[in-house]
Amino acid sequence: MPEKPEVITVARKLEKKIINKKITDVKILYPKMIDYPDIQTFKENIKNQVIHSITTRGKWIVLQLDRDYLLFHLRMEGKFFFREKKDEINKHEHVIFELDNEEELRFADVRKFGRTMLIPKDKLYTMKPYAELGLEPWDENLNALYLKEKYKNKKIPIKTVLLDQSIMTGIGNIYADEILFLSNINPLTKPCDLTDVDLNHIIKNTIKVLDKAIEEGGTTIRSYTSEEGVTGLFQNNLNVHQRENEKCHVCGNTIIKIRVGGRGTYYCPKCQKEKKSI
DNA sequence: AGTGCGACCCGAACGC
DNA sequence: TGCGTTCGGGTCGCAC
Repeated sequence: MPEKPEVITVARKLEKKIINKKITDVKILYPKMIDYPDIQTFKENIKNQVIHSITTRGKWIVLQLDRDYLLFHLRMEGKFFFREKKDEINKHEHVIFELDNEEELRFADVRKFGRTMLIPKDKLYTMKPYAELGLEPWDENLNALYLKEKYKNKKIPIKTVLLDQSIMTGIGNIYADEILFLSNINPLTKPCDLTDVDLNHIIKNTIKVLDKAIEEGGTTIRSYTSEEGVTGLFQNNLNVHQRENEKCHVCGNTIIKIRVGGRGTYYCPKCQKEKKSI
């Protein structure tokens, strides 16, 4: 499930193959994957632009082209494949970028949830998604004061708020559970009830979990181990996620699973006690 | 504005 | 074995 570590891992892999390549044409087999602009404009504008750099912002992969930025969101199962132009197109390959060599970059997604957009450079920061993204976890402006301000009126569970990309970007369902475990915070805690110590723990552990996951090349759960799909190793470091009824690595208690904001949520009821209401 | 939830997808896992 | 049902994942849009 691509969260920030998986997105970074994919971007690093792509970088080696696409820098300075020209996109000569694009085939769009599933038009809904194009979020912006309309299909025709997307096709016309992308033609003959060279890829200069690749980076990430939140869970987005951002390619800098001559005139535009090309953005990709992998959602749950978006993947990239490099194929020879003559190779048969797989049924899950939905947007195909022809390059100025024998290869094509194919954007594939079994679930068809992945998205791509082509945004003029001068519009990047004023339109979605950039305009609404919160701070990267490593941003020096991300501190307890920032979170305190964002959380002060929040009464929904902290687990849900960690997934809110407009506050802090890059965290998904897996790492949210892990961050809360390391911080000894119950996933149902109201953000407005968190202490400064809690907030600092959240920041510290977010960086800790994401850095470790990046180092491990992401997490592979429910993997469809397609050859170029990212198969990371962080699953071996998971403390709570997907460990229902297993023993807590710290206290030996049984990990339980509940639903929070419609999401499967795993935690240790002993290590992550609910705050007593005052 | 904040919140809650269905919709978008479809393969895998589950239940019978 | 085969079939039908449920689940999950990130984000958006709509209703309250």
